[in-house]
Amino acid sequence: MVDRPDISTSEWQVMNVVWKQQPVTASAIIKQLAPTNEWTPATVRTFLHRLVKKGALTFEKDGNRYLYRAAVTRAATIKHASRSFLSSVFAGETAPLLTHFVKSSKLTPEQIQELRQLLEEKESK
Amino acid sequence: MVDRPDISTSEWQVMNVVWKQQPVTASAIIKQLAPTNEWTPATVRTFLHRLVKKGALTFEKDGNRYLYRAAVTRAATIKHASRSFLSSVFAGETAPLLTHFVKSSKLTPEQIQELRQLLEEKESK
DNA sequence: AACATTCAATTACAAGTGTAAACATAAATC
DNA sequence: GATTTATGTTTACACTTGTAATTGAATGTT
Repeated sequence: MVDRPDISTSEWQVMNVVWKQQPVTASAIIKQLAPTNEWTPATVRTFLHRLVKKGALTFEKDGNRYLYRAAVTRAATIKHASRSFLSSVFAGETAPLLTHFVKSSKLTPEQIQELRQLLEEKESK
Repeated sequence: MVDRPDISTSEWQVMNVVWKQQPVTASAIIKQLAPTNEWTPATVRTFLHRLVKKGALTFEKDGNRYLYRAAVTRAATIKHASRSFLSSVFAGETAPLLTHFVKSSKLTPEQIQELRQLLEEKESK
């Protein structure tokens, strides 16, 4: 494959549902996304088509409907998206990003602990 | 379509230069960005125009040239962009994002220390 | 003053995106 | 079997983005 085609913000919503529930039908996805986004079913189907075309989803026939599955892992896709985001917004500097998010996020004590743990490991390594 | 016009990845590069060096002329920006991006001067100028139109930059005449200044702060713009990114990619969950970046980033001991410090404060607060 | 250079403004155009209607086809129902 | 319904396919259209050329205006140069 050439360069990974980017996934648009709307498409991300679709992907997030697929990753959680695959294999999943279009109507199940529509049921979850259409109301909150005020999308018509046709709109969601457009996203599904485009994602298949981009190689982010695959499908398998199941009677008259399709069962969609992710063709790329969530982890890899996140990594890719994060890199793009980072390189434009923070010019690749991770630390300021982390500082920013640590400052501006609400975190539970457990989450804070986990992060501290991670940093500690990172430091001692 | 959207109320707040987003800043595109190319435009971010321009904004990053302006924030660092404002007030700054188009040619100064071109000098810095054109080579690395293989942009012609006209391309960079297009971005400048669009950013002015979007309300992200202002300018002031200085002889035959313009002096550009940011009309929005870097912090506010980053906040906005981060929120969009988060809400699409991580569905608004900050903690997984932080985990991801802490795991996947190269950080200097100083940076690690700073982050641990921040987390400690957050926890005790 | 005429010409060259330097900016900015206008115009261009293809690919991607948000948004969806129209069309086709297969399945379910009457 | 004919009609409604569900689902997927094709087409549409305006806006954004990447990428730039062309045009116009101001400034500098000879």
